Amino acid sequence: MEKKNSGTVGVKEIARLANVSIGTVDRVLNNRVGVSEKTKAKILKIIKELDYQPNIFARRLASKKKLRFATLVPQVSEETTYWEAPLQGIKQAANEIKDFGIEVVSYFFDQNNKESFKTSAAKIVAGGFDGVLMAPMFDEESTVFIEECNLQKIPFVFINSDIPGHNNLCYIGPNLYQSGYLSAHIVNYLSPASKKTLIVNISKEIDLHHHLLRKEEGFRNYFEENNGINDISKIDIQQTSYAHIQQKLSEQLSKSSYDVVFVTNSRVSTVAKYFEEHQIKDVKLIGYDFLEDNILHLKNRTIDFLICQKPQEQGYRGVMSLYDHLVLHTSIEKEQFMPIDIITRENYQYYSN
Amino acid sequence: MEKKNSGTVGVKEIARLANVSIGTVDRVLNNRVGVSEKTKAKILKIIKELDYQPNIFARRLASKKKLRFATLVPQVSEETTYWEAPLQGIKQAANEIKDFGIEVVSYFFDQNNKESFKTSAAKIVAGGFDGVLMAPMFDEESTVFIEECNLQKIPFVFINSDIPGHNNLCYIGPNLYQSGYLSAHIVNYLSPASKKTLIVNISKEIDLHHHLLRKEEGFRNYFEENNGINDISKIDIQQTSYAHIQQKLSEQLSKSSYDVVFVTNSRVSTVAKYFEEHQIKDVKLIGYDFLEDNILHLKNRTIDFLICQKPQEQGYRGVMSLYDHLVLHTSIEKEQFMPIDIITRENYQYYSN
DNA sequence: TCATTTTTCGTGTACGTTAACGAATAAATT
DNA sequence: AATTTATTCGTTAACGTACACGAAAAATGA
Repeated sequence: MEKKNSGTVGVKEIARLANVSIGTVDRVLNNRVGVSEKTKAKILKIIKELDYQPNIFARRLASKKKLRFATLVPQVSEETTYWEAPLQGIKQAANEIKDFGIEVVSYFFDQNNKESFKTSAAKIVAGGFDGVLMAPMFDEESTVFIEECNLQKIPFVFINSDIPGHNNLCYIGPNLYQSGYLSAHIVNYLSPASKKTLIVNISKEIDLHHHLLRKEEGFRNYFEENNGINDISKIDIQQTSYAHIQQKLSEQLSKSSYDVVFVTNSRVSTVAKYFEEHQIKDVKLIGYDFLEDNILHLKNRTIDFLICQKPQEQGYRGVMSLYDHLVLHTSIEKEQFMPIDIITRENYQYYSN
Repeated sequence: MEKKNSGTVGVKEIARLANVSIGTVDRVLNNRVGVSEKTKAKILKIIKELDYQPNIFARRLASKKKLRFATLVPQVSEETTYWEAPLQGIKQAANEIKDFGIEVVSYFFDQNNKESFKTSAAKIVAGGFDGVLMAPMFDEESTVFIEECNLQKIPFVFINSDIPGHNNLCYIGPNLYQSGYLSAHIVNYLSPASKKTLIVNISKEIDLHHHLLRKEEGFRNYFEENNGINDISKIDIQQTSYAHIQQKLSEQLSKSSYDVVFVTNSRVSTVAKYFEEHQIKDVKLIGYDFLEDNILHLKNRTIDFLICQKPQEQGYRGVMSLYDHLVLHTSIEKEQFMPIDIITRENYQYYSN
């Protein structure tokens, strides 16, 4: 009843009701200086009563304000193509909001090189950006970067992995613990009778281990909570070359044999390759991410399950969160956990990242 | 190099280059009448050369044009809550585009009552809408409705099920054939040795059978193409009451026993209920859709697999397609097949519709 | 009290597009 | 040729907000 002219309330109407000019109304709307407390209160009251919603189109048209976002994620390497997907999500979001005067420029770093992270971070700091999206893979370097952002009052979001205890706008990515927990669940499903399981961590930089360790924790806790009688071993491989992985695996597998192998990241295809070359067929293999190499081994039946957590959407929602915060001023969910998708040879054809 | 003032090309610039006024440019942009072929060609050429992109904000601000979309989908009933999800997608989309001057109003019909479809369709026809989204469940009634839309030149999209051979803007939903094919694949996975399989169609209205039949076709073809030696039976149940379903199932199961039962729609929970009440435990059960009842039986281990095809996204993308077509004038993919998600007791907790 | 500074506010133009109105020109009719 | 009718085009005022500029009012200083 009361909203018959809904959407048509503008600064003009507010100004009329408050006996001031639209200029004054504009000042309190954008809380600029130069208006007395009394009239400011009066205008705010009217704005609230009318439930005034500014016309985003007129606003955008009249404003020549431009925002710039920076993104900092690992570059795609021949080691893993995982980061293609988040980058694509970033680009998609960038395309959707470019009409709104937002430019997003992408920076990269080498996962095996902390210096490259620092270099790119420095460029961003110097670039005068209004928002930052980052994959905070290196604890120390990320913290330094974050502090600089805080100093400059630049909001930043984390994707893919989290560093708790910082005032990031939000975290978008997997719930690592849950992810490991689910993996254990699947392992249990694959071989209900408690069998021998091997956890394989493959990563060069020790920092990334926080990431993997959290998964491992979830994995172990599942068995503790359910049937505590599973026999779990673990191996850390800190060189990503095939030769080295091969050697480490051979070493481990000569000591004992396993029913299930759980690789805590996307490097599972390397293990699959090893299995194939060594004619290992009766071991169930679980790993991470919808990558071409992994899918190949899924088809081969060498890999049994892949877990995937919408990497593209992580990138997309990451920059969108910055946009929502900076432009729309909407409140942002602090922790946005991705769904945990299970990919098998039954459904991989229909999966979309 | 050449695009240094990118984004700043407007009608004004075009008009200047063409030695005409902005009014004339506007006329060819909105292809209105009243401009000679010669100047029209000249202006179009310049527009193309400059790769002119109209400023959507200025456009929206200046235009008082409002569009109205109508949606026609089944109402949620106590029989099935499936259609809650598409409706939610519709509402989400409606909310996102309401600022762009688009109102979407929802109409409903009873899946067991063709008259209700006709009634709602008539209201839409009389409503003077600019676009229609519909779930064309009843062939004949839908065709009549469609013809009226064609007459009024109202674009319409199909979701959830298709009626081929009409000039619908697009179809958004499952690839039914593929969906059945995948189900067979899973069945094969559940019991690799060829075993006895029962297909169960449960639906009151015979029209809906086109929908189910296509799934069945995919299902059967899988076995023909792979190992043709599967023993497949089928039962059609045309009353949706539990009593009736119970009777039919008892009848069928007394004649023979089965290893796998494949229910071609979301009514699988009814079969699960029957299984539980009759202590049938060694039969694998596959069905459709992420509904509360179904999930319950998934947890119980009565249902083994559920197939789900993003019902919410169907609704969302359906109205978005109308928007893209009518407002943005982008070209629309004619057939938009949803991914085929497989839900098990391992991953249902993490599924998002 | 008068001059000066500061605070508070109104006016006007711009953003790029739409669309109504009417002017100019061309074509058709008498 | 004069008049009417169509066709083609230019001008202009919106749309609602941002922001620069300057005027008026108030506060401060002498």
